[in-house]
Amino acid sequence: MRIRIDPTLPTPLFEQLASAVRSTIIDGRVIGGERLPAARRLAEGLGVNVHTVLRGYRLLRDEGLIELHRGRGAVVATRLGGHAALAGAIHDLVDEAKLHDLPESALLALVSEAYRSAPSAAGVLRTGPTR
Amino acid sequence: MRIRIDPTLPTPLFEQLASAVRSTIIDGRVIGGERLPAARRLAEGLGVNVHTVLRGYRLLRDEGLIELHRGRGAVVATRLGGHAALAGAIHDLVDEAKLHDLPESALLALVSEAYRSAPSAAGVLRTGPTR
DNA sequence: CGACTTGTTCGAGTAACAATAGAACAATAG
DNA sequence: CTATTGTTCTATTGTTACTCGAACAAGTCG
Repeated sequence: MRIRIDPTLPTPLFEQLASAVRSTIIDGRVIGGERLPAARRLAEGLGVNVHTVLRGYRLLRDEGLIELHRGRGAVVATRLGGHAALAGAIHDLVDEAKLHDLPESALLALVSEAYRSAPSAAGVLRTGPTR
Repeated sequence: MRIRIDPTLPTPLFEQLASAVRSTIIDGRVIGGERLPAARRLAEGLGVNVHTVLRGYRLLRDEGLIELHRGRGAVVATRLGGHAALAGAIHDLVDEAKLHDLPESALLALVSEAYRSAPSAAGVLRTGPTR
C-alpha cells in the first residue's frame, strides 16, 4: 500500500491519510485482518505527528473499516466483502455527474442530502408486517 | 419556495441556504428562468447578513445552477433538464452505502476521491507485518 | 436622465480547527 | 517482566472559515 500525503493541499493531513487507507480497503487491495503500520512508525515515515496519524486511524475506526487495539495496532476489519457493488455505484455516479458538468462540491451536497433523507438500511431490511 | 436555516447547526449558513435552493432546482420545483428573491430581502427574512445569502447564491452560480445579474437579481438557469439519471444514480449509491452500514462521512470521502481520480504525492505506507 | 435596486468588492474581527508537542497511562504481545 | 501500541490529557501555535459593515459598480425602470 502506498500512501501519498501533501501538506500544501487544503485537505487536512489526517483526512488525506484516512482517504488513502479507506480506498485501499474498499477496493479490496488489503484483506480483512491485515495489520496496518503502527501509528508512531507511520508518523515518522510520513514526517507528521503521531496524533495526526492516530486521528486518521480513529476516523476509519468510527466508520467501521478498521479496529484499534493497544499493543496490537490497527487491523483491517474482517467481514468487509461485497464492496464491489459500492465501488461500481460510485463510479457510475461520478460519470453521470461529470456528464452534467456538475462540480464536486455540488455532487457531494446532493449525496449528503440524499443520505439524510433516505430510509436507514435497518428499516429497509424488514421489521415485520407493514400493516 | 420555503427555506429554513438553523444557526445552531455546525453547517455554515450559506451552505444550508445553497443546499435548500439546490434541491428545489434539481427536483424541478422551480422552473428555469424563474427569479429568486433578492439577497437583501431574503437576508432580512431569514435574519442573516446579506453576504451570507449572496455567498450561497454565488456558490450556486459557480455550480451553474443559477445566474446573477446586478439590478436583475438571481435567476434559475435554463437548460437544466436531464438530471433524472443523476438523481437515480445518487439514490442507488445511497442505498448501497446504507446496505453496508457505511457512514455518510465515509461515503462522501469515497465519492470525493473518485471524482478527482488524480491524487498528488509525498509519503509512503507499507502494509503487512510490522517488523 | 435620474432614482432605485441589486450584486460586487474591500477590509476586518471572531471563532473554530488543524497540527504539533510532551507526558503519563492501560492493554496487549513476546 | 519488558517492549510495544493505542488512549487520554493539557497546551500552544498558526491558519482558515464564517460572518459582518461599508462603500462601490452595474443594471433596471419610470
